[in-house]
Amino acid sequence: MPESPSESDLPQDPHGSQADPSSGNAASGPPPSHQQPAIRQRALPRNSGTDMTLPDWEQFSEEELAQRRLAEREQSAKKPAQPEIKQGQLFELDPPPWELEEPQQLAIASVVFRDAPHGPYDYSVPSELLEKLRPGMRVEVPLGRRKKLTAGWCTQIDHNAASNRKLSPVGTVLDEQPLCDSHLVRLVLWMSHYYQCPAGQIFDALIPASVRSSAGTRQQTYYSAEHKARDPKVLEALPPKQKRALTVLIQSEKPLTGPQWTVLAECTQAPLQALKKKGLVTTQQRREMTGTPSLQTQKSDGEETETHPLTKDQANAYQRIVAAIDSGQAKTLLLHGVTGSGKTEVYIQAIEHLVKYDRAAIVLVPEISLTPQTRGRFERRFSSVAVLHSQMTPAERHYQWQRIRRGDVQVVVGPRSAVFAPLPRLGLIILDEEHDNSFKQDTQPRYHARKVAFARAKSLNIPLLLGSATPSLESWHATKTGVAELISMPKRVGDRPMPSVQLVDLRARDQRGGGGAITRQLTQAVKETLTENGQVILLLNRRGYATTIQCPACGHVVSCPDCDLPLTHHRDGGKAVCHYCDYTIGTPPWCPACRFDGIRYGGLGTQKLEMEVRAKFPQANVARMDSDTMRRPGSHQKVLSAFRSGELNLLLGTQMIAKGLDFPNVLLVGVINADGALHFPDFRASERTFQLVTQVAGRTGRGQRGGRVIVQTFSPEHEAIQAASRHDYETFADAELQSRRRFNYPPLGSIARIILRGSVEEQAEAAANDLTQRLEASRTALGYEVRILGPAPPPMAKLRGKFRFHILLQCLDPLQLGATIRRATDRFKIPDKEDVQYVVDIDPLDML
DNA sequence: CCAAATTCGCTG
DNA sequence: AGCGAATTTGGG
Repeated sequence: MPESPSESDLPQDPHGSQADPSSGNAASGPPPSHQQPAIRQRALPRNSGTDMTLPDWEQFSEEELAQRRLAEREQSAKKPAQPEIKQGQLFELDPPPWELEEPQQLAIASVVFRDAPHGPYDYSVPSELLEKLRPGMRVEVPLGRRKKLTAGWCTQIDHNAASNRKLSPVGTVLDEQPLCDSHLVRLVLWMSHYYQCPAGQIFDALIPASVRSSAGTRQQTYYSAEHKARDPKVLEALPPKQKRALTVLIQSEKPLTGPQWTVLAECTQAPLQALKKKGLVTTQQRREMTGTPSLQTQKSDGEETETHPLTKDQANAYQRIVAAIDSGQAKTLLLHGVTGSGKTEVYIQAIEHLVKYDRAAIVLVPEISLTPQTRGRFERRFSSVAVLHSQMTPAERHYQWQRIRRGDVQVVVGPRSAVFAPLPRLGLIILDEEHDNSFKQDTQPRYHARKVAFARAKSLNIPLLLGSATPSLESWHATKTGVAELISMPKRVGDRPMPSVQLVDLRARDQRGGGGAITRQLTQAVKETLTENGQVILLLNRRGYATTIQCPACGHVVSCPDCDLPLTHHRDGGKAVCHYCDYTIGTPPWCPACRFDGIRYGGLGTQKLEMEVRAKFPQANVARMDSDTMRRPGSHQKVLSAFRSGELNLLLGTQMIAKGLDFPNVLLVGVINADGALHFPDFRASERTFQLVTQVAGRTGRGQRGGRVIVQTFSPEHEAIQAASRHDYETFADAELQSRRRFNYPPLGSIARIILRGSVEEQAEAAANDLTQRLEASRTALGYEVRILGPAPPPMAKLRGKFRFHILLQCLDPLQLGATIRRATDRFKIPDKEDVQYVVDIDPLDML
C-alpha cells in the first residue's frame, strides 16, 4: 500500500527556517526571532452551524505549528546565553554542547504516546530503519531521564529536516506494515485536537487490540534446503536419518514447518537441528493465521436476493447519491425517508454502483440494530462483506481487519468503531439511523461517529450519506445552511399509508382499565389485533418491575448508597437494583428506616407490564425484550425469529424494540407512557421523545394489512407528541430549531462539558472551582464569548460512589470553545494524593 | 539555618 | 507516569 509521503500541511518542524548556527547568531542577544507565522484569523462565520462545521485542516495545522514554534522558542530561551565569541576564538573555547551537532540532513520521526507524557516528540531515524519506518507504525523509543524504551506511534517522518538539537534515535520498529494509512493518521491527529484527547489514546481506540497483538496468528518456523545440500556428495556423507530428512525436504516443493517435516521424514527433531547446524538447512520465520476463522456467510435465507425495483422516491434518491459519488467531492447527503420508505435498498444499490469502480463502502448502524436481518441483506447482495459486531472473538476481528486492509472487502457493516475500518479504496460512508445516540462513544475518546465520518469523508473527498426517518437536528440544520444536501423520501414503499396514531390522555382517570398501566382503548385494540391474528408491539422505556420502593408510613425511599438514586425492584429473585451501577440487594421486606411492614412498589417497569399483559391477554404468546432478558448472546435473535415466525404474537420491551425491526404482520404498536423522556432536565428531551414515538410507530403498517398506533401520554398537547402523531418531522424540527436558537443550544451553538469526579466531595468541588476559574481566565485572555455554567452537581450527583461536578460551556464557535478549554486545561493538574479525575466531553449528548 | 516536605517542570 | 530540581515549610 504505497503512501504518498507528502504531508505538507501537517505540523512541520520549524527548524528549517533557522539560520545556520555556526554563522554566529551567537552574540546577537535574544534567540533568533522566528518569523511570526501568519496565523490565519479565525474567520469562521459566527453562525456556521457547529456539528457540521468542516474540520478546518489548515487551521488545525497552523495552530499546531504555532504551538510548536512557541515551545521551541521557550526551549531556546532557557539555554544559557551564549558567550561572546569572535571569529577565531572558536578553537580555544570548549564548544558549547548545543553546537556540537552540525545541522545536517536527517530524518525526524514524530512520536506520540498513550500515557503521559503524550508527546509529540521528535526522534532521529537511524539510517538502518529508514527503509522500514513509516507513519502509522508503532515504535519503541527512549523516553525520560532514564531513556526507558517506551512504545509509541509514529505520526510523521520528516525526511530532510535540519536540526541542531540532539535527538534520541528511534529504538525499534514494532510493525512490519503501518497499522494506519496516512489518511487515518491525519484523522487521528484531527480527532486528538478536536476531542482534546492524546493522539496515542486515539490510535489505541482506532486499532483493535486484537490487531495490535496479532490475535489468532502464530510465529511459524519454516525449513528449506540450502543450495549446497543438493550436491549428492554432501548428501551421501550424512548419517542415515539426516540423509532421509534432507531428501524429504529437497523433494518437497515448499519450505516445511518443523512438525510437517518430522512427520514426512519419520524422525525426531534431532536430525533437523543437526542439519541446521551444518548449514545445510535454513530457517525462515513467518507469521500466519492459526486455524481459519469461520466465515459463515449465511446466504441460506433465500429471500430477496434479486434487485428490487425502486420506487420513484428511491430512484430519485439513488440518482442523487450516484451523482455525489461520481462528482468525486466530499458531499454530505441527508436521506430523510419515513419509516418503511426503503432506505436500505437505496444504500445497497448506491454501493453496487460504487463497487463498479472497484471502490468500497462503510455502513454504520446503531449497536442494537445489527440484527441478522440487516446483516443478511448485505451479505446476500455483495460478494465480500465484513460485518463487525461486538461478539466477535479477537482472532476473528483481527482476521476481518486484515481482509479489510488488504482491500478484499467491498462493504464493511458495523457499529460506530467501524468508521475507522482501514479500507484502502473507500468511496462512500453511510450512517444509517444517523440520529441514534449510540454513535457517540461515552468513554474516552468521546467521539461521535457522525462527526468522525464527516471528517474522514472530507479528507478523502468522498460523499457521506446520512439516513434517518427522524434526523438529528444537527443534520437537519446542516441542510439549512447548505453543509448537507437534503433528499426526501416522504412515502412508504408500495404507497402504504403511515399508520394512524391515536393519543390517549392518561390524565382522564376513566381511561384506565382496572388500575393497570394499559388503558381501556389499548386493551381493546390489543384484543382486536390478536383476534385478527395480527402481532402487537408494546413499548415501555423502563426495565425492572417497579421503579421505586417506598415506605407508605415514613416516606423513606430505598436508594443506592453509591448513586443516591432510587433502586428498581426486580421481581425475579426479589432484588432491588441500581440501574446505573448495578448495586443489588435483596428487596427489604419492611422499611429499613422505620421497620413498617408494608413497603410499597411504585412506578412501572417492563417486568410488571409483562405480568399485566399475561393476565389481561391469556391468549397471547408474550416475550419481553430488555437488557435483562437479552443478556446472553443470541437471545435477541432467538426472540426475533420466533416473533417473525408467528410463534410469538406480542412483544414488549424497552427502546431496543423501537428500532429497525421490520415485521409486516405487526398491526398494532402501543406506547405505554410517551412522557418518560420528556421531562428530563435536558434540552434534547423533546427531540428524544419525538424520535422514540416516531420510530416505534414505524414498526407497524409495513404489510398489506395496515397498522395503527396507540400512544398513552400525560401530555397529549406537547409539540413533540403531537408532531409524532401526525408523522410531521419537518414542523417539529423547524420549531425545535427555533427554540434552540433562543439559547444557542446545539446545533446553533457548540457545547462542551467537563465532568469532575472524586470520592471526597470537597476535593472534587475544589478542583471544579479551580478549573472554572482557569476557564474564565482563559476566556478573558482569548477574548471569546464563551458561556461558563457551573460548577454544579449534575442530575446524578453521585455515581458509583463518586461525587460529581459538571462545568458546562457554550459558545457559538466550536473552535473558540475548544481553544478556551485547551488553554485552561493546559497546565491544570489535580494533586496526586487527591482522588479526583476529570474528563472533557466535546459535544455531549446528555447531561447526566 | 538546614533538612524534610512539597510543588514544579520536563521528558525529544 | 516518573524523576530530579526548585521552593516552601518547619523545627531547633
